[in-house]
Amino acid sequence: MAPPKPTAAAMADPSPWRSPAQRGRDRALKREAVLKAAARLFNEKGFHATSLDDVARQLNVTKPTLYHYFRSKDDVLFECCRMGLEMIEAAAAPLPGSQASGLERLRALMEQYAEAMTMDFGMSISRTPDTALSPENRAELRRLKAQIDRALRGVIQSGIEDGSIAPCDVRTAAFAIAGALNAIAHWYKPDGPLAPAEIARQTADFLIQGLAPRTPERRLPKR
Amino acid sequence: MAPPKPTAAAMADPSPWRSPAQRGRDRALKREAVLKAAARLFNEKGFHATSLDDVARQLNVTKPTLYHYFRSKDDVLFECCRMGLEMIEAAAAPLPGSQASGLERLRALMEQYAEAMTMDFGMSISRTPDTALSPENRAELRRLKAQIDRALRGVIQSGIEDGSIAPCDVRTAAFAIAGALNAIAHWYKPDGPLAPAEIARQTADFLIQGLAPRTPERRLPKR
DNA sequence: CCGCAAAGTTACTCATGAGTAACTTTGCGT
DNA sequence: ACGCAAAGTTACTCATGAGTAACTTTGCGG
Repeated sequence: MAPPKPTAAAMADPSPWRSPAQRGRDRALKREAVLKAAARLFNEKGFHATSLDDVARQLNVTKPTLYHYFRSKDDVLFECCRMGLEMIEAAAAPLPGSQASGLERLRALMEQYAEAMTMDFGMSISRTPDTALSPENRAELRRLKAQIDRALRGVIQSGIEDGSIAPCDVRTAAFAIAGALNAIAHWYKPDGPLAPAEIARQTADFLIQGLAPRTPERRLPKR
Repeated sequence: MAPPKPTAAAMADPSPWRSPAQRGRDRALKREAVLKAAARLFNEKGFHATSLDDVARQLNVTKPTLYHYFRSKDDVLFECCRMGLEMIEAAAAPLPGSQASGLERLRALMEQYAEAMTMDFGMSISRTPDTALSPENRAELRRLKAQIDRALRGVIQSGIEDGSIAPCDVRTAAFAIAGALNAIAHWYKPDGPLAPAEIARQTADFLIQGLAPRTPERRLPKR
């Protein structure tokens, strides 16, 4: 530990010169900062009510600067949504070596999905009408959403097959679940009473449990 | 039947002169035609991507004509949403003399809500971002939505009290239900395989039944 | 018949905001 | 030192579409 020999360019003093690698990283960081600021504003005021001047002002730069990082306003929104969808996509990926039941996997998926909807990029998925995007970007986003839908249906299906989920119309179930989860983006407030994790758990509970009471004794499987 | 005496102004021949009453009715009809055309276009292409010229063209008139019926584009959207919300509001009103259980009332409410979401005005509620509206209209719409939310929670609560609904977090349940139902407006296609009534039934079924299997025997209460 | 009021038209104004042109600054590689 | 390329700036263009002004048409009421 604490080697007197500063190995290569690894140790970052407050050195005023950035390495080429760091330089590229700076750019990526700025790009992401733009996305984050944009997502926040889009979610708060709506995509159409937010100008790129607004976004730029937030970052203490001017509008044309943003065009160093993105081709169009459209693209900015698209990337925001893509980030959000990738989070969910990741949650939907079946972790390989697990022997969890379909229901257990679905619960995990739903909770991660729900938490994503409380974050800037996740929100932008459900709060911005896809009609705001160019046809190409819209199509690409559709593809990503369809992929998530397929994964969701797959998990439900496997749960039905292993008996951990009650037989039901998979298509309808997937739509209802996604709808309930997407809605979180519309009512969640960071300063509300419930933390994201709690919202996620409660919503997943509700979707699993349903409205109808269980048979008189044993209503909530307490374990 | 077929009285030789044409009682008062009741019998409408193809008379070329409209009564003052009919005249007013014409106006109301035209107003509604505007709303309907607008809602359809807003839902299809999005509010911001639809100009009032588009709406006018659809009706074989010119844009300024629309201003005989509405104060602003904003107002048109607002009225569309209000119509939709009123349909749901009506579904949420507790019909007086019924002794239905909370769950039964909730099922009826959900099914009517769901069907509303397959219609033009209903769709516009969930497909147009409220950020498109003026602050006043936005506030008014919020009020109406809050009213529906209260009614929904009330029905859930009473179901819990009469034992027809499993105890659960009412707030979360209401959000999840509304979310699942609102989502219908995003995926329903009139030429799809499922009729609105079927969608409504299946979605309500799912929300009532939940994902978890019932106790081994008796999973679907077959009656 | 006259005239008014409602319903429509054509032909604009006018604000907004996305996107661009052209210039400046900064920092690094040679 | 030189120069280039990336990052930013100021100062525009330019399309779009909401809303309006001012005129025409139509149909009914006195």
